[in-house]
Amino acid sequence: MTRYYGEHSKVFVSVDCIVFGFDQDQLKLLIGKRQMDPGRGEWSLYGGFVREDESLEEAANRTLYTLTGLREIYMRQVGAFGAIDRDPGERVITVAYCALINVKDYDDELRKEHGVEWVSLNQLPKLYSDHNEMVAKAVHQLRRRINSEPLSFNLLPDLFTLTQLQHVYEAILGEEIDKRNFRKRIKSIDFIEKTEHIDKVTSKRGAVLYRFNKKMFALDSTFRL
Amino acid sequence: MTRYYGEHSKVFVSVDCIVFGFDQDQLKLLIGKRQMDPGRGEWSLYGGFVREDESLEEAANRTLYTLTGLREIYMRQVGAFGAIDRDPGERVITVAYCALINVKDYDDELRKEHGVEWVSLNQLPKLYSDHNEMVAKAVHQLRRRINSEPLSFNLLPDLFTLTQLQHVYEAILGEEIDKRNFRKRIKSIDFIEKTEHIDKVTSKRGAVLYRFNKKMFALDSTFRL
DNA sequence: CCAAAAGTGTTCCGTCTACACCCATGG
DNA sequence: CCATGGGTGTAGACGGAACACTTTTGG
Repeated sequence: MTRYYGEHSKVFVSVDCIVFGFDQDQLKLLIGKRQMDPGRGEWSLYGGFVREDESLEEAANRTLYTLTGLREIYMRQVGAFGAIDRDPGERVITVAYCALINVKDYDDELRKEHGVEWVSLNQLPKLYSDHNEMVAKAVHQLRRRINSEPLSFNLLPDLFTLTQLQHVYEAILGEEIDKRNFRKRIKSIDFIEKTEHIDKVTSKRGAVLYRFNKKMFALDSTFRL
Repeated sequence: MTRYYGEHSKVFVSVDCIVFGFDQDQLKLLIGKRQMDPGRGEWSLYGGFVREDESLEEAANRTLYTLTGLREIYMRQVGAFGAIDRDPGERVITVAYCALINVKDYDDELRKEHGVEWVSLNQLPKLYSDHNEMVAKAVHQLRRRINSEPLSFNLLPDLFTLTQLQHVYEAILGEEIDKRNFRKRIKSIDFIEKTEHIDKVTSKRGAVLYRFNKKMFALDSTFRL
């Protein structure tokens, strides 16, 4: 309880973004090769320093906006990482944030400008510093949260088929799900709405498109954040 | 991904300790009145600044040791809190840690020296800055974790009765539990060992004392962190 | 002898799991 | 006409929830 600012030292604080996407039935992560020292050339998460005039959340949102051009992204704090020499250059404490975006919403030109790529979670290389640890923690959180929070929709377009949704669940949980049991479960959730639209792209027969109804969800007490 | 240290500003980083204890069948929290500005006189968690030569975990452990004289305490990160003016004096980003201790292990003289008190979670006053938020998040985490991690033992002496254990669960979950169902559940967990000892303090009849067997737990795959 | 806490089983119900076949259509 | 993905129901297993009485003994 002894806090006399003057006696203490300040440190750099950064945010690192763990950006998940879903494509080709796989969970993907947005990573790039570091273009500066230390760690030049190593695979790394995208991050940035926290400014004086912004909160941690604001810093994370700004960084995500810079990277993707997207606002109002689903985002959760993963945790603070503060090993002494986690950054070989200077003492930097970082707060990791996990974000979920729809790959299709992300302008590919912007992606290239930032020199980042979608890499399958299954084939994730060794990342800079403690970034693998952050990703592991984020995945762990996703798995825990997927059944108590409507995450999955953030990885899909507004309209999606049940098969697509199932693939998202499978990618996050890392295991196959029985189709009938899955659909039964989904039907019992009333904020997942059937629409009149039919998707004819992925199947010849055509699949009914569903939609996440935010208002219905707000009224639903079974799920809680 | 643009990180040129020099251009960026540093901030103070502190750790705040949410210390839970269990006494009189209630969850208690260790809080004290701030003895410095800003916020002098307000109830507050115990905290301290992170030094240059220590990690976040080390800072939290050191702070806990200073406060309690105890080492090897059960501790988990709750999260980072970084609103711009959460500290009215200076920009301070804090990382909250939650700790569980056995009230009996804590020297009461040391407690008084630090000017902190055990306050029932049910009667928690308004705390300094965003500390109530931290506590709420910590309680939330405890509730989630209690069924997937052997937390409760950290709040009890080495030997405890099933009734005591049940009271810990009830205090954390904030609801009553059926005695028979609880005992059935506990009996199916093999790292909770019956001992030959009998407690004659709290009941006339006497209650069997149990113990948490760490080695058994390590072998048990049903529970996972 | 009685108050106070310890200890003990069974039944029911809802949820999860396993499992296989027909449908519609574009090419 | 057939390959491809879409769509559907049922039976058994399992786990959680409800529920009440007997035992022991210190005072």
